[in-house]
Amino acid sequence: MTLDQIFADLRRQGTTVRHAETGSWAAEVLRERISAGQLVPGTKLSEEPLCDLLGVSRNTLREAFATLAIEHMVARIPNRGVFVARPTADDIREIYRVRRFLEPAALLWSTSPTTDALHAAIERARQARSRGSVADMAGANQDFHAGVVALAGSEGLSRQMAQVLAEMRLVFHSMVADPLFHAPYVDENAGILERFEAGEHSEAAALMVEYLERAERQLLEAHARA
Amino acid sequence: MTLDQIFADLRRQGTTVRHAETGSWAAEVLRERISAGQLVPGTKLSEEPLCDLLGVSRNTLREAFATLAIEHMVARIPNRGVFVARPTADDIREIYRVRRFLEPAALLWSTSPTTDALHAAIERARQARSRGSVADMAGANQDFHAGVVALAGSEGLSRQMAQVLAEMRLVFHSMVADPLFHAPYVDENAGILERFEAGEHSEAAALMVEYLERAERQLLEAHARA
DNA sequence: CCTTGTGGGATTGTTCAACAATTCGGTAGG
DNA sequence: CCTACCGAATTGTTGAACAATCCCACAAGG
Repeated sequence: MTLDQIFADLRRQGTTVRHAETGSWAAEVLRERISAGQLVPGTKLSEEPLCDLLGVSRNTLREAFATLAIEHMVARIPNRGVFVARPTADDIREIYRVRRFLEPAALLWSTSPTTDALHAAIERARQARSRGSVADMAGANQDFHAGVVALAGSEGLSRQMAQVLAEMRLVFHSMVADPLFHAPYVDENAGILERFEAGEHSEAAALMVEYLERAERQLLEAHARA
Repeated sequence: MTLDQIFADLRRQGTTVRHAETGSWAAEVLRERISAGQLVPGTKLSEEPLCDLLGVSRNTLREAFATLAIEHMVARIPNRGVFVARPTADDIREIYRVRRFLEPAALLWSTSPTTDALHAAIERARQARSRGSVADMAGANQDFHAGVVALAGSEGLSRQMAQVLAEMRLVFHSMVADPLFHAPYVDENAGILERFEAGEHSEAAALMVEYLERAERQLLEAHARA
C-alpha cells in the first residue's frame, strides 16, 4: 500500500488542528498508523511527501519525528532519514527483559486491588477468540498485561510498559504472525488473575514469569525463521 | 546567576558542532546545566535569549525542548513557554514508586554478578564523605542505585532509572538540601551490597525497600517544610 | 571482470524571517 | 474595587533558502 492511500482519509476530513499542538498531532497520527501496522517496519518516511500528506511543515514534522524516535517507534539514521523501526532479535530479548521485571513485580507488590480492567480485558479476549479475530485478541491480550503493570499505580512504569507493548506490535508486524499465537494465552491470563485475586501473589508472579519466558522463546523462534 | 553567566563558557570555546546533531547537542547542554543545578527549577527558558546564548536557531532549540520535556527535565506550558521542572510532592511519590519497584526487583532477579561498579560507587561516596563534599557524595550515591538497576541488564530499565535520578536532582535543587541527608545512607548501601553478594537476595531487597521508604518520608517532610 | 574513484542529483540538517495565535500587564470605564 | 479591553511581548507554525551528506550511475584503471 502506498503512503498516499494510507493517509488518504486525512485529506477527506477537515484536518484543522488547534494552535500549539500541531507537532504532537502529527506524532499521534504516525504512531497510530505504525501501531495499526499500516506502515510496515522498514518503511522509509521521507520528509517532503509526508509533509504534503499531513499538511504540516517540515519543521513540525521533524518535531514529531523527534518524539517518535525517543519512543523507538522510528529509527533515525543521520543524513539518511527516518524509518519505521524494525525490531531485531536483541530488541525482542530486551522487551521481555523489561516485561519479566515489570509484570511479576506488579503482581507481587501492587497495592491497588481494583482488577475490573483485567477481567474486562480477558472477557474481550475470549469474545475475540470465539469471533476468530486475531487482531482484537492480540489487542485485548496487550490490555491485560498493561493492566497488570497499571496495578503498580505508577504513571512512569505504565508508560514504559505501553512503549514496550508498542514495540511488541512492531515485532508482530515485522513477521508473519502465527494466527494461533495468542489463543492459548487467554486462559492462562485468567489463571494468573485468579491466583492474584486469591492473594497468592508469588504464585501469580511465578506463572507470569513462566508465561513470559515461553512467549519470548516462541517469538524468537518465529523471528529466526523469518 | 543570570543566564548569560551560566552559558558564558560556551562562547569562549569553539562551539562548532557537526552536522546532524545540533539539536541533541543543545539538549545535552541544557540537561547538564539543569542537573548541575545552575538552572534553578522554575526558571523560565525564553526562546530568543537562549538561541543567542547557544548559537542555534529557534527551530533547533525547540527540538531540544521536545527531548527535555519527554524526560521531564522541563515543563512545557502551551503558549507560555518552557520552564525548568519544579517537582511537586506527587512527583516525589511517583519517583519512589518507580524506585521501589525497580531497585528491589533488580536485587531479587538480576543475573549479572558483576558488582565492581557498585563497590566503586561506595568507595567514591566514602571518600566524598570524608572530604566533606556533599555534591560528590550525592553523585556517588546515585551511581550506586543506578548500578543496582543496571544489574538487570536492561537498557530500558536503566534508562528509566536514569531519568528518575535526574528528577531526584531537580528535587534536591528545588529545596534547601540537608547537608547530612546522604551521609547515613552510604554505609547502608554497603550493607545491602554485602547481603546481595552473600546470595541473600531477598534480604537485600527488603533492606532496599526499607531504605527507600525512609528516604521518601524524609524527602517529603523536607519538601513540605520548604 | 572487478575494483575504485568521482561526479551530480536527491535528501536531510539547519537557519532565517515572517506571520498567526495566545498570553500578560496595564488602563480606561463603570 | 472590579471588569473589559487593548497592545506589546512571546510562543507556535510556516515556507524558503542554504549547507552537508548520502546515493547511484558511470567512467577509468588494474
